[in-house]
Amino acid sequence: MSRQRAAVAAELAREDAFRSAQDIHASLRTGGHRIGLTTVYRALQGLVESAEIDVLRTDDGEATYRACSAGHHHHLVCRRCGVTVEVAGRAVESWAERVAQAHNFVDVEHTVEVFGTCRTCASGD
Amino acid sequence: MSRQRAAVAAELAREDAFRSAQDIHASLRTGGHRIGLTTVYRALQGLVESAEIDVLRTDDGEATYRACSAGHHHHLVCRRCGVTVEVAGRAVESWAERVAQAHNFVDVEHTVEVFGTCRTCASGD
DNA sequence: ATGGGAATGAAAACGGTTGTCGTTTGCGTG
DNA sequence: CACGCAAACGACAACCGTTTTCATTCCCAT
Repeated sequence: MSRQRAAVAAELAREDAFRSAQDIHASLRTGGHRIGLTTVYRALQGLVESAEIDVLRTDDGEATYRACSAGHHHHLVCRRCGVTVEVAGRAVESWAERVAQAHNFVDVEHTVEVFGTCRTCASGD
Repeated sequence: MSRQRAAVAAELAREDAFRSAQDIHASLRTGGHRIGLTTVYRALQGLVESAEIDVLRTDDGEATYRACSAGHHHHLVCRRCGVTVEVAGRAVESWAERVAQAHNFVDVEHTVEVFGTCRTCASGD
């Protein structure tokens, strides 16, 4: 792994939240790193492909990234501060499977995201 | 509702699938309608706001739209032809609620999409 | 008919993302 | 310690879906 890609991964590891490419780029720059936006995008692409991070599209189409543990899981995301918790959902997995079968769909995948306002953001209102 | 907006709604009603704004625009034009892309976007915005249609972001950030029945529901989407089935998921609703509560998140929403290949597309392989 | 506000759409602006291409870096080899 | 080569880098331009602008057209109550 190149130094730049490591820097991107490290920056993502600093915080359990979904962050945009541009945000990450700005943070790295502010932190003294000399890195181009293009490189950040490339690093993120690579990290996504190697399943080291997860991507999530915001409502306005911007891609956001988060360092994630391996394996299938979902996210509980604070719509205010972006902080996330990884959650498992055996119930959801089997539900999706059942629904797909009932309609003769094969090769099934699913995306599940739960949005809310975290304790901290809610109290600091 | 203006004539153009009605045309967009009608075009969406023709097919139970998520379709992009540009796709809808092209179909309308091909069908003899004289309508601008801007107007299609505006009509879609309006229909989304009045909850007459659902929006879904594709993996590459493009917005797609579908005529939908009112009320909370999810979709089973064919990744090949885009056809969708509306599905309910009481199990998912309560699961999301439980997960959020467990982590002290409030004001909870969730998105669930199930992707697969529909019978027709799978057999016509 | 007529005045005015809403709707329309061509074209330009926008913003995130990706492609281009010349330069730099890292590293194994002679 | 050069040398050379391939991969990585990054400034910049191109892309593309979407939104804004603004001049024109349409609709309708008066």
